[in-house]
Amino acid sequence: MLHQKLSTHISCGDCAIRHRAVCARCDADELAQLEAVKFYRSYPAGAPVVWSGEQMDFVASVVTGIAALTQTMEDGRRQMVGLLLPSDFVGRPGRSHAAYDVTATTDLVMCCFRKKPFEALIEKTPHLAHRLLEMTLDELDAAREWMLLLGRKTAREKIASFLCILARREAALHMKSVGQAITIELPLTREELADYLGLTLETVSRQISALRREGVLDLVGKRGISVPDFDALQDIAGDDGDGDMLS
Amino acid sequence: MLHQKLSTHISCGDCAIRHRAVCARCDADELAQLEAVKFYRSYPAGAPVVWSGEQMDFVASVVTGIAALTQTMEDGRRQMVGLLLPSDFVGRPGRSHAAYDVTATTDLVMCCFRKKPFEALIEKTPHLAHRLLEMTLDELDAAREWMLLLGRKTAREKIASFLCILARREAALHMKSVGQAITIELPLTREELADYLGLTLETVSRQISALRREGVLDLVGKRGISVPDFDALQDIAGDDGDGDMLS
DNA sequence: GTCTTGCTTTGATTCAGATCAACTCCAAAG
DNA sequence: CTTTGGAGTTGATCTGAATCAAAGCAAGAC
Repeated sequence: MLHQKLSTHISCGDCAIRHRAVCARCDADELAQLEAVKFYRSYPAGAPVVWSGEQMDFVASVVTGIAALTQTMEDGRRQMVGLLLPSDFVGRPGRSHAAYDVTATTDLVMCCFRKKPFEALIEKTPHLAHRLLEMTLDELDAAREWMLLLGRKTAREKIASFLCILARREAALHMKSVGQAITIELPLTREELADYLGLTLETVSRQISALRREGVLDLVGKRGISVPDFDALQDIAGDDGDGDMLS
Repeated sequence: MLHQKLSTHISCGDCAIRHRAVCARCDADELAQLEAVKFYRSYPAGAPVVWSGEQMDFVASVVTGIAALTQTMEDGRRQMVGLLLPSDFVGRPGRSHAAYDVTATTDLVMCCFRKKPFEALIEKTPHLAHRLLEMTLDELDAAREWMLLLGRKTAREKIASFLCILARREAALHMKSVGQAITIELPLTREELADYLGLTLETVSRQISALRREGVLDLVGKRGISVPDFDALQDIAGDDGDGDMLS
């Protein structure tokens, strides 16, 4: 809690994630109730949000920045089990202690709700409960897709799969037409990427270098990556290629 | 749908999974509404329930037996992403097509609900929606625990972890005191186990043999496994050992 | 300016698990 | 009984990724 800062209060109506977060389906009245129990917190890149096992008296939505959920074994082996982007939900209603380490991987702003009143709201407002169910089901699907990646894909396929996801997201955001080069900024260090993909940082670095050598990628500085041919990357990823966006 | 058979109708009040399934919190009235749209299906061991991508006009609870969720890549690599035990829920409200292959790994009986009316019920009955949310959150936690296993554990640890889960379940069911030998029946073939753990069937076989040679396990026939010292197994699994059962 | 320091790349070597290939076991079918 | 076929075990070999070890590089500290 050392580096935590309190931000100014933003009205829900003006919030950038208003239509995608857990509050997406709430009407004006429900929003007002949420607003009454909400507060903002921000964390600088690298700061811990909570440690696994620690008491957690709030749930939250990511407003800006990226947070990572990681599990750690006693001997230090780490596996990232989720990457939280703006509008994603953190915490579990009905549980008092955090199940994972949550860390800010970039500067992070979260919209937090005091847990007790939030749980009460869930009981009363179906809109909130339904949206949370929907988001949880989406996360479950994502987790299961990741299980395929972790259990069965090669290092090369893992890297390509991750870049595909980022590139697809980038393309969707900027409405780029398919076919032209997409440039993405990696939000993770090589080590974090390794923790996400179930690899070592050396293997991550080598595979990225290999893809660059083959012309599948261009590196722009350390963190920037340009993808000249998205389809080629997708082929390497070994996915079905249906790339279906969830409705 | 070739091997599917229709079972006789059971009253929800007499159902073995009544207090743990998605209907757990429903009152008599809500149960009656569910009963109106429910029907049973049974599948023999090995039979497919649905294929990924196929239309799925029902959701269901596993009543007896075990079903597996698997994802398959074009070249045939397979990863099991979930093992469904009695009371577990299959299918996703708000989605018309199956996201995974669902297969009966043992003889299986499912309590199915027609999807449209079930979705309508979710909207109307918070009890149902809340229980489903709770179950989905539990599955998400399980999926994330499995991500750690798939991404970071050794073959030996993977086997031990799986056996620990089975043994813990068995002990809980039979109220065995800690300390005495637990005997479990593997519900999966070596190949299915490999698909679940992200290994090959040969590695599964070798690791089980190794644990037997070391005295950590005793084999009883092909599928039976006796664990004389649960703590030893848990040590090998590399878990935190807190083994907390979710409330 | 040059010294840290954190991140990244690259090289050499090792090793866990995959792959390829027999072979055993057992139960069901003829 | 024999045959057949699915499940499991075991052995020999190969290989992709981990591990161990050095450097390279850029940005901020001094």
